[in-house]
Amino acid sequence: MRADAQRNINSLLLAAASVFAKAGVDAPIRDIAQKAGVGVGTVYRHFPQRTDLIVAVFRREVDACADAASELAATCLPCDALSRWLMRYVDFIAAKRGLASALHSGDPAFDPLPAYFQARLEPALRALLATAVTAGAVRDGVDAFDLLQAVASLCTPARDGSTDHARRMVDLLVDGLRYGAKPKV
Amino acid sequence: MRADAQRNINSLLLAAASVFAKAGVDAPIRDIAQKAGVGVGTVYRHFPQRTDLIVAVFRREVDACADAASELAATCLPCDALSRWLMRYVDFIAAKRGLASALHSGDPAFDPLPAYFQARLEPALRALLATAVTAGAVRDGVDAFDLLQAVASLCTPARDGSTDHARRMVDLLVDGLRYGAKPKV
DNA sequence: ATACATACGGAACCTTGTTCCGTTTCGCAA
DNA sequence: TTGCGAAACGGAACAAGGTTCCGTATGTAT
Repeated sequence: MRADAQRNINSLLLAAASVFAKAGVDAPIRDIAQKAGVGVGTVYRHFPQRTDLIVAVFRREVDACADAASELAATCLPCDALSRWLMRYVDFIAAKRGLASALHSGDPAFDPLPAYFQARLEPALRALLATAVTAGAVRDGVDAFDLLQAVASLCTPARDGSTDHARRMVDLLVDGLRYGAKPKV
Repeated sequence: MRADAQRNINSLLLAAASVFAKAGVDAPIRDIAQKAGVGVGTVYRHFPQRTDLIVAVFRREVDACADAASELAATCLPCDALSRWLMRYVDFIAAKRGLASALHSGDPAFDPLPAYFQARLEPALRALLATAVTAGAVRDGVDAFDLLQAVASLCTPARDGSTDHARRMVDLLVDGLRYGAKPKV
């Protein structure tokens, strides 16, 4: 692949993420192309359909969120890493409200996304949980996927952009995890 | 209101219902106008926004479903009326799958619909239930709204148009209602 | 240095919602 | 019955956004 193509794909994903965040996933392609400093033809060369671009942005952000897990695991105490990552996940969910409605729009282009979502995020969280459990910081027996669903549910009440409520609830959840922990002797 | 206007509104609602059923609620206005034998200008005279037409169609169909309750009550035995109406309701829900996604599209034009839905259908079902209860055909203590929700949930698995599964489940539900009945002595 | 495949840009096209306005029709009153 | 004004009609024209096309520019391999 030519270097300029690679560069443009990257600019497009960056620009699209920013425009989607500001104007929702219904934002005009032309706006995104302009923000990326690129012609619409280039957009369609790399993303034949509008939905392809949306899906690509989504996947990239899921990746970023999943990757944050290993970074946090490498730099924080187990329980800190877990709680920080969940906050990161809260931000991710909150930012993707517009995308959630796209998911339920019935367009089959979005069908594979939930599976990708789970495939990337569940192992990430599972690893954080496992580390925290072996460190004796949180209890055992909590399913990673359940936790992801629960946090996502906690985020839904916040119609506006505020994640304060969700963050408080997630804090509570993490305290709950700590509750039954078996501290290392 | 002029007679021709009344006629056209009616044709439009009929045409829209038919087109929506065949092509979904995203069908072009022009198609509907043509099917109604009317110009687009006329559509916009009566329904200033596309969503207004969708909402009107929806309300009319909710009305039809609700009205069916009193008709059935007048012509059937209490328990028959109840079970037939629930089947009618299954058909209604199944036909409105496209509309369901419109409801969750975030467009505020659809916000008042769920309330209308409940306002028309819950009393209708409540009356059927009450009659069946006093006739000793079904048990007491079942909430009409709960039942509406339950039946709607039972319809969701059927992605395709088939309502067979939902109908079987609703039959089961009605049998459940009969189970604890106190037959008149 | 050259050639050519690849990628780029953006004008043009198509579809679809919406507006506008000249024309037609209805319903009432003389 | 006829005439008139308001109401309604039809559809061309506009706006906006997705998608296509193709002449031009650019990277890369020889």
